[in-house]
Amino acid sequence: MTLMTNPLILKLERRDQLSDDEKRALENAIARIRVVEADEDIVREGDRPAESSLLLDGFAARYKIVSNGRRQISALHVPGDFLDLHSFLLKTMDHGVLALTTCRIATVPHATLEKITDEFPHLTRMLWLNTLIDGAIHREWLTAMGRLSATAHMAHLICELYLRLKTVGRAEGDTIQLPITQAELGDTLGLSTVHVNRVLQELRKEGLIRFQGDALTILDWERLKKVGEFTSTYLSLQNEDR
Amino acid sequence: MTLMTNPLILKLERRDQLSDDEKRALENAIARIRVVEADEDIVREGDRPAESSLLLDGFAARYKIVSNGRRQISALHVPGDFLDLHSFLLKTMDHGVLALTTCRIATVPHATLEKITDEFPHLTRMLWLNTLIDGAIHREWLTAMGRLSATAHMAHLICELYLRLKTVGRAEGDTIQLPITQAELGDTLGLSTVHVNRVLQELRKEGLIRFQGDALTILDWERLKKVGEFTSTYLSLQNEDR
DNA sequence: CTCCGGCATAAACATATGTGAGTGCGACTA
DNA sequence: TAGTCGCACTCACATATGTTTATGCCGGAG
Repeated sequence: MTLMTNPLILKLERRDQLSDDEKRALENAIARIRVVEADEDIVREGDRPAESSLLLDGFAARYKIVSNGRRQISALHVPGDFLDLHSFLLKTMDHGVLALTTCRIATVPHATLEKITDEFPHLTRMLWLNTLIDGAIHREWLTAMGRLSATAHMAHLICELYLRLKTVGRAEGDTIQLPITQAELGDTLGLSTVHVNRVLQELRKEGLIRFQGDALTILDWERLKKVGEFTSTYLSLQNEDR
Repeated sequence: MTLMTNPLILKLERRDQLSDDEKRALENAIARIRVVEADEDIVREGDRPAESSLLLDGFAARYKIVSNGRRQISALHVPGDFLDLHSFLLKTMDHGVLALTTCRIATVPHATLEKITDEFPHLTRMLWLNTLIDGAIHREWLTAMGRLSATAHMAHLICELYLRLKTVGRAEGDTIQLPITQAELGDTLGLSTVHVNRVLQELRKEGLIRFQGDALTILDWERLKKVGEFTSTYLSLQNEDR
């Protein structure tokens, strides 16, 4: 992988400038690359990983199972996302991470991360920033879950995923590939599969999206944003000194 | 304020050891202390603060208003919590922070935080950890909100608040002071005020809690944990090298 | 003291979303 | 080519939670 194709670097450079040294340090932090098949766990709840996983390709989800077997997905991840950077300091995984599709994953040892925090203060802040964006997304999801209708919540999620994918060069025009089942969407939004279906029908009927197979096309961005009460501030897409 | 009474230091030392230098650096980071009255904003959505606020005394909430005027609280804060440490790197506040009671607040300039990241790698990691715990709490709330019943969700929240307050020495036996209205609880859990009342009645009837005035007493911790499907892993209460 | 306002509580009713069961289609497999 | 499996989709029905409105209590303000 070259500097230009590392989606994490793309993601970070969208938020602030990185020096060549910093980019090299990031590249060199990758110990190995592995592939995880769809529906397999990448990290399990209770694990104490000695390394963090950076998603290079594919879709992944953080999830938690509750007593009656129901599942909640607390994060969806796209290329360029760290799946468990927090395990560097949190130590014990309080949730699992699952591959939604075949995933290509770069492995960064915690020892290397520690060295980065000793030697590269600005790069450290950028990694910290990365986890802060995760947190901002969590807050946004909480708001959407608690106070928006199911339809608005779905619209919101679609807006977010579109922008996040676009940021790492994975959107083609108004279309993104979204290889995720309606059951998985339900676990993400806290809805039943049946209701996810109803809500998608509605967004289609309203002429807001097309969603066939894995291809999701946004037909009316402005109206979709309005329905989902979406504003992108929380994604920190601004490039500035950090 | 002496080293011993700073609740942030209490909170961090619960998770890892701090050197005297680090504690001094934290103490010296406080530029001034201010008081915010109940129901006033501490930080507003859209602000670009040049400093972060550390809560020394009182209760505060992060919140967001959605279009129909409904409000979602995405975090509740107790003494020792940073209210907007993330604004150090996120720059623009994507939500507001509100004083639920009179709050005593220490102010830490971002310039000082930057100096800490340059000079104190381990302390930087501890501050990072602090924001990671916030994130872990957000994920837990997402799970509770999406997949637990209203009653279980409430029980979960009570368990969490009890432990967090206990960690900073603000529990007396099985009792905590919880000066928060049922409407505010509703905004936290994504419920209506009426339903919050129903759910509290139920927890009382079951003999799990007593809640009169601001005093909340846990009558049956084990059963409350079970009802709320609560496990404390996500709070990272373990003391270890980070 | 008395008035007022915020808050907890309650009951009747409304509805968004969940549940359970089933159909049909397309992709893989034997 | 038939069988199977996962998934999108539907319908009828169930229910958790929301909405509206009202009551009573307590504590602060005058």
